[in-house]
Amino acid sequence: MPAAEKTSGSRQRFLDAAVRLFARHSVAGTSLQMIGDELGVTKAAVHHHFRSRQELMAAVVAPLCVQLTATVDAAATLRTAHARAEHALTGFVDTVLTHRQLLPILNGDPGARELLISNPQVGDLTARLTALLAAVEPGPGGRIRADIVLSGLACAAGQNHDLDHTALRRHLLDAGRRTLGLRTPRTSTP
Amino acid sequence: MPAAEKTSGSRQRFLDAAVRLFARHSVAGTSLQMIGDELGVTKAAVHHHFRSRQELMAAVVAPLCVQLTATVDAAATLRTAHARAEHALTGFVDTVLTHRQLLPILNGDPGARELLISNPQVGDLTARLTALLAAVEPGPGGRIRADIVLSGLACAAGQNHDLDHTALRRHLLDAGRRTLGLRTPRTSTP
Amino acid sequence: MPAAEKTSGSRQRFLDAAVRLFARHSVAGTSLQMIGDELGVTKAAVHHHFRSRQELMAAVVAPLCVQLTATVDAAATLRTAHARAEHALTGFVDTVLTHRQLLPILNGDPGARELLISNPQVGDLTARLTALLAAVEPGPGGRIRADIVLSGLACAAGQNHDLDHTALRRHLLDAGRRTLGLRTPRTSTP
Amino acid sequence: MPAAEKTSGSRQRFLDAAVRLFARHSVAGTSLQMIGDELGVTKAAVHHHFRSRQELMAAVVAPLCVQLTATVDAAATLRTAHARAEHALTGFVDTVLTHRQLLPILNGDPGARELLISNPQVGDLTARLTALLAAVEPGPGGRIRADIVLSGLACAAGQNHDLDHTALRRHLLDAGRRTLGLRTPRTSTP
DNA sequence: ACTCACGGGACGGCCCGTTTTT
DNA sequence: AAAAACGGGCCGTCCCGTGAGT
Repeated sequence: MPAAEKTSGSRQRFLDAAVRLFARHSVAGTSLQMIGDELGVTKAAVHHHFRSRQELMAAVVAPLCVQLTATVDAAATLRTAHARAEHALTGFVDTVLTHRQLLPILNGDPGARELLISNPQVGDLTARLTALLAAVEPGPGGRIRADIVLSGLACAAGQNHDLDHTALRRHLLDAGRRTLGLRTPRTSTP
Repeated sequence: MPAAEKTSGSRQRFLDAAVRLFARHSVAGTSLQMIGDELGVTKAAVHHHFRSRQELMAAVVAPLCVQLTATVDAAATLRTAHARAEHALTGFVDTVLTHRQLLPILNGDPGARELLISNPQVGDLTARLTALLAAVEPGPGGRIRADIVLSGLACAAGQNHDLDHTALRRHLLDAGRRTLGLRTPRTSTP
Repeated sequence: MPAAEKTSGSRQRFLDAAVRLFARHSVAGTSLQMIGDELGVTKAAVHHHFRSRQELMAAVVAPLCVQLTATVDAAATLRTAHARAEHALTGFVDTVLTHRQLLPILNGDPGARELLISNPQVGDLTARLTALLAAVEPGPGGRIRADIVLSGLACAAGQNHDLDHTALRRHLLDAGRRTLGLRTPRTSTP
Repeated sequence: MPAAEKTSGSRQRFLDAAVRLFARHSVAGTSLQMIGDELGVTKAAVHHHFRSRQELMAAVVAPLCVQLTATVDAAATLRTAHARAEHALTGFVDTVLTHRQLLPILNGDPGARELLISNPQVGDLTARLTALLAAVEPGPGGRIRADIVLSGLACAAGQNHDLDHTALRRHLLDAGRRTLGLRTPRTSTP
């Protein structure tokens, strides 16, 4: 109800609409006009909130970057390679689930990468994440498995909208651990 | 071979250039002009070989569809679910390696899907392929693992250009089998 | 002086910023947004002071027109053509120096003329001024010299920002008189 | 009648139309749409001949630059400052007359300068030209007279469309020499 | 087999002006 | 006095496709 919420809420409506349309038509296939139409305003209104397409893209991926950076940073502090990979995998799965529609799009879209060149964090982030997962098994095999897990989990989460959150989370974690060769950690109850 | 090959060779140069540019700028981000520039001709020359953008897209994905359809059809004739999945996985990996740059693009690009609606085979094909792999383990878990394997292998192949063919093939097959829970098949000679 | 001056002072800041930007980007190349940015306010603030672009333009040129009209009117009352030209030249040089940045812009900018069609004085004013100077020598030669002097003095004043006021004034008057063929008038004291 | 003439003629039609409209509405006030309308084609046709606005501007000023550069280079080889200024003045007047509509526009339009930043020749050229004329009389006075002559002649030529070429040329040269303090050179016949 | 010239249309960016709110 | 949000519209750029020409 304070002023900040209304302003911020307005911005957020544009971002949500953008993500919805990115998922349907890809990044390069979504125009500012379409985003405006989705909300019943003109593209001039979009331009008022985000002065350029790049600025909008940056705002779209910002929360995702924050969450993923936190995960990678936290994982990097752990002691064993196994623990680091386990933490990175769990954090990545949670990030994927939080931004279920966004990540599969950004994953394989070179057009999106071009719009994010001003944000070098992004490329760096995936590199660090891949390195954490690849360290489970040295050599090219580990690297390939890490690539498979990251891309595969992101895409699979985007394609299975029908499953509920907790089940999907368990299946993704399970598959990720198995592909990487991580032992399932013991739960509290034997 | 005399006249037909020359014509076909010219066509193929356009198709190769298109795939290269798709990998760099995504499908929606690649214009016919760019394809012409890549080959040092005008975009009118592109139109001379492919009457429309859709026709070019269809020509680009045609060989991939042929190979994949053959694989799925052959797999469907086998008797056990395990054998069908094994054959489908092997065939898919070989297809991925043959079209190393193309598949990761088509995999996650909704814009590309829109251009291929005239080819309903494509959507059908992935559905059949997914079903074959998912049958290894009934339930949502199997389905998710199949999605992960298909998307993950396609993307991982596109990102690892440095490895040689045979090593990459072995790693991809290995990871795919492990994720799906397929035992490594024995080679013919003990 | 109390309320009126404060309002007028605010208005003047906008007018000064406008002139600065006109000199840098021409009239047609200056937007209200740019004027707002120059002062650290939004373009809505500009609209608050000037209801439309034309109104701003009119306010910009108003003092210049007043000064120039007074000069031409005063010159027209003198008896000899020589005295009329001398007075007009002196007055023009002083006007140019007072609005050193503005006049070179308005001089050669057809886009500015379009925005001032609502002020028919302007076109009339230059015509009367030209006629006064051209009368020094009848025929097309006098007319051409008058054109050269008016345009040349305005532009030269805009390009020589480094010279101090009095020196610049003397040089401009000197060159103007020489071009027109006016003898240097005697100062009041022999 | 050869192929080159038709192609070149087409380009030239666009350039001529551009100059006409620049003279009427200034550079910044002329859109590619207006140029297209002037010739009965769409702005896409303009874009076909000049891929960007800058490219069009460069093509517009190219012949003017060539002629003026030749003049300045030739003048720089002469021995006395007086001869250099005389040659530069004559060459400038001829250039002005050849491009009677274009020069007054470029002279005072900062918007045009912005579009020509890729062509650093232009700024350099005017500097060299001014220096040649200013050398007639050392000190700030000579510099100011040079500025007046260059700007004044350019603008005056643009405003006197009714006079015939030879008469206008004589008047401009006469006024230029008088302003600069150059003696009229003797003609061949006493 | 390919080029040239062009139409129709879309998109990103921006501008001018209005309304509403503070 | 100024900001916020927005509509309507133009501009430069680009794209797809056509048709005449060579």
